[in-house]
Amino acid sequence: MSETATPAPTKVQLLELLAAIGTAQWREFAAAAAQHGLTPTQARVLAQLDGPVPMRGLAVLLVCDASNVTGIVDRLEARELVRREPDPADRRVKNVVATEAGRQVIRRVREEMQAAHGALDTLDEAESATLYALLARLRPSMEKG
Amino acid sequence: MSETATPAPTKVQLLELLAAIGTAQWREFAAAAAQHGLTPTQARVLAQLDGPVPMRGLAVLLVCDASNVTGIVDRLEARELVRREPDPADRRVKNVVATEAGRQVIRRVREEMQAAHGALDTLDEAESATLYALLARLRPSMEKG
DNA sequence: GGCGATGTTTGATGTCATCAAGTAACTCGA
DNA sequence: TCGAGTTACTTGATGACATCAAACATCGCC
Repeated sequence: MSETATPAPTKVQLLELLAAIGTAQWREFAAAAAQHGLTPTQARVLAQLDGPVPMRGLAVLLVCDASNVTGIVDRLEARELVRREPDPADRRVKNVVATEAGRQVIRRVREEMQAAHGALDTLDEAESATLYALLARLRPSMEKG
Repeated sequence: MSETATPAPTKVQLLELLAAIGTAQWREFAAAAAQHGLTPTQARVLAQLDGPVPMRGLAVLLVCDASNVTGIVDRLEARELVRREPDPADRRVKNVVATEAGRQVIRRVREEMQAAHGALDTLDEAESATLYALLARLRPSMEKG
């Protein structure tokens, strides 16, 4: 892997490659979601629902206005993929919980995402570890502008 | 970097890390665009306009319906960031061209994106080359589901 | 000349995003 | 304890994207 044939890429090239992979991955996610009648946003919400999450918490996770979440959850609830439960400790908050149907749907979306990425299987263990380590160094500084 | 402390990541971990970086990058792009009064979509369109591009071509690049492009270009044109020109060879097509103002705006957005990624500067040449090579192997298979 | 394919726009509709405003419930200090 | 300020959620108005169906002009070609 050293003495590589690849010349050092410019910063711009790296950014563009990252962007290309990012948009490709997003499109696949959207496509997988669409196969189950979900918009990307709805799928994203379901993906966050490991346990009960208050509306406000969803707004934080989605980085959007709280009032926006109301509509999104309304639509998910209308399809029985999600339920609003009162919070026992604070009567202001409503916790959103995925129904069994909701859990199934998001599980399938995830499976289809993974299946689509045979490319990852072409990396051996060392390569995976290297890639992961390098990407991990990129992540933190990207969190705040 | 070899004999690394990092254990081999699972496929899922890698996918999630990629997703995290992807959404972080997208948010930064959106933020940079917003600073110039552009929606992410509008900025994306401007970014494609190296030369004249027909409406239909934009729809292909954006992976969306052609009728959608009409509105997006309308709004950009209203702000003089873009111009519609008749195609000399085919009177059906209208080519979209960035105005000088449009070119300036997108150039600044790009600059801010790069500036935001000091993390990339922490990679030395070899690391950059390795990362690029590994990412490049991921890209092609992601293009079609 | 005329028929099918292509490029663009319009109109209807739905989802996502914002902001402003309203209601209910919590918190905390006087 | 009671009232002021904060917080959680919803509603309503508005705008940008996204789709589809349909209309229109133009092109390509037999």
